[in-house]
Amino acid sequence: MATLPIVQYEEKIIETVENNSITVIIGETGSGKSTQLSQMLHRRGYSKIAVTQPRRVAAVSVSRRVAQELGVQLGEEVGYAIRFEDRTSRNTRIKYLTDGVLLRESLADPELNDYSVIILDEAHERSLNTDILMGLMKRLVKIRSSNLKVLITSATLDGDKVSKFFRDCPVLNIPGKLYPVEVLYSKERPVNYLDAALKTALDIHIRQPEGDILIFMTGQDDIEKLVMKMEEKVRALDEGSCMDAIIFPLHGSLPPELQVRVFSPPPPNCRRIIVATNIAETSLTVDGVVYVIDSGYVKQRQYNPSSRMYSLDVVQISKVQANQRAGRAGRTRPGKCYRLYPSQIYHDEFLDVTVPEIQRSSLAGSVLYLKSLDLPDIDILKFDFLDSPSPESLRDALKQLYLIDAIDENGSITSVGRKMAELPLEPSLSRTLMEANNHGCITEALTVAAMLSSETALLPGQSKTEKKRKRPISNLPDGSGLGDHIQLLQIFERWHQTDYDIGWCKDHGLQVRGMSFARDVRKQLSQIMQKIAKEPLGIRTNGKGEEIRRDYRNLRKALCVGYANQLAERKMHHNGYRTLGFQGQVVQE
DNA sequence: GAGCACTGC
Repeated sequence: MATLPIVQYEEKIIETVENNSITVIIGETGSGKSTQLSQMLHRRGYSKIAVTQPRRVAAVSVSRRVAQELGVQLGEEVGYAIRFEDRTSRNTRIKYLTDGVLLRESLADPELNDYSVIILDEAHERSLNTDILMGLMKRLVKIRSSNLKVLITSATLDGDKVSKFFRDCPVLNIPGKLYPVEVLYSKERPVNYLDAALKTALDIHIRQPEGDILIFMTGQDDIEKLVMKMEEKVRALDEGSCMDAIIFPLHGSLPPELQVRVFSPPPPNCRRIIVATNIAETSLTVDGVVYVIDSGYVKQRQYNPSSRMYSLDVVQISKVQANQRAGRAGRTRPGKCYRLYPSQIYHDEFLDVTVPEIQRSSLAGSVLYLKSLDLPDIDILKFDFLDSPSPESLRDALKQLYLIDAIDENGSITSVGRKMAELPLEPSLSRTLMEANNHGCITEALTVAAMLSSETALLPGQSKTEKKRKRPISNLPDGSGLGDHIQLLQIFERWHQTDYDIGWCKDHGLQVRGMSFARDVRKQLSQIMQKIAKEPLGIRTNGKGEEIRRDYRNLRKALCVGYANQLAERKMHHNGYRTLGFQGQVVQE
C-alpha cells in the first residue's frame, strides 16, 4: 500500500492533540484521516477512541479496514456500532459509530466518560447530528478538560470558522491524494439539461480517450429519461466508429442488486456512462470515472417553520458541492469536469457552502433531545451552534413540543417528554406511543410508528414502464376507509402472518428494504417500550391470515394526540378542511 | 394524471 499523506504528520498531530483539547484537521479525500487518526492516537496510548461517521456503511467499512490493518478480529479491539447492530466488546479500544448512535449514548451518559478521544469525522457534511455533537463537544471539553480530546476532521470545512467556534483551536492541514481535474464551463445555461447532458456525454464518448463518465442529475425521473435517450443514441452510432458504451442509472430507490452493478468492472473496450443523483457525490464512489458532467442542480428537502411543512425543491448546488462533484473525476488519474453552466454563474450565484441540514429541518426532535440532557444553562434559544437555526425555527420547535405535552409552559421538559426522548422517533410519533400505552393499543401503535418510520415501504420500486406491466398493489388491506395509518398497520400485520416472507412483499409490490426496516424498527421500539409498557407488545393475530375485527378508535385518538400540532377539521357544507389552532387555514384534500 | 434527493437514531 502506498504511504498515505497523513502518516508524515503523525508527530505534529500527536503534539497538537496533547497540547489542546480540540483540534481541527482538514484533510482532503485520500488523506487517510478516517483510518489513520484513530490508530495514531491508539498507539499513543489513549484508552478508548470513538470515531463518528455520518453513514452506516462508512462506519462498517472503515472499522473493517482498521481491524485488518491492526491484524485484529473485528469486534474485539476495533469495532463498530450502528443502529440495530453493535459489534464491539469490552476489549474495544477503537470504536466507529454513526453520529446518531453517539448522540443516543450521550443520553445515557452525557459526559461520555467511556471515551478519552472523540473524533467527529466528515464534519464538513454538516449533518444535523454532527452539528449537534459539535455544540455538545464545546461544552464537554470544559467539563472534562483533563481527560478528553476532541478532533474535528473534515475535507473542505472552513477551518478558520470552526477554529473560531472552538475558541481559536489549532487547525492542521493534511494534503489529499486527488489528481488534477480540468474544469470546463458551458458558454451559457442550457434550456434543457437533459439534452445538454446527452450531447456532452456523446461528445466525450466519441472524441475523448477511454475513461468512464459520471453524470449528476437531480432525480429518478430525469435519470430514467436520460438513460433511455442515451441508449438510443449509442445504438445509432456506427459500428466500430468508437468503443462500446454501457449505461447505468444510479439512485437511492434502485434495488440494491442494480445499485452494485456499477462496482463490477466493465467489459473490455467498453466505456461506462453512469447517470446518478448526488448519491454518487459522497455515499457511493465509482472507480474508473475520468469525466464528470455536472448539471449544477440538486433536489433538496427543506422545512418551512411557518407552514410546518417540508418541500422538496430543485435548487442550485453550492461551490463546495460543485467541487466535490468535480473531484469524482480525479480519483484514479487526471480527469475533466464539464459544468453545464457558465463560470460566472458559479462565481456569482452559487452559495459558497451548502446550507447545513440544521437550517433546513424541523427541530422538534433535536430540541426535545437537548432538553432531556438537562444541560445546566438550558436556554435552547441560545444553544451554541456552529450555524444557528433561525429563531423562528427554534420557536416553532418549542411550540410543537408544547402542543404535544413534551414541555410545559415554562419550557421545561415534562415527564412524558422525557420518556418520548428515549424513543428514536419524531416527537409526534413518540407522543402517539405514550398515549396508546394508556389506552390499550400500544402494540398497534408500535406497528404504525415503525411503518411510518420507513416511509418507503409502500412505494413501488420499479420504474414507470415496468409498473404498467405489473399491477402495483393487489389485494392488500386498504384500511377500509379509516385512513393510511390503519392501512399501514394492516399491511404489516398481514406480512407478520406470512412469517415475514420476502416473496410476499415482492408479490404485493412492497419494497423489501422498507418492510424489513419497519420490522427492525418495531423490534427496537418494543425493546425500549418494554420498561413502561402496560400490555404485551407482540402483534395480535387470529392465526388465520385475516385481520382481527376490532375497533381502531383508541389508536386513531392516540394519533390525534400525537399530531395535535397538525390537526384540521372538516368544513361543514364545503369540501376541504380548516387547520386547528390560531389562524386556521383552509386546506384541500 | 404520477409521487420520492440523501442520510440517521
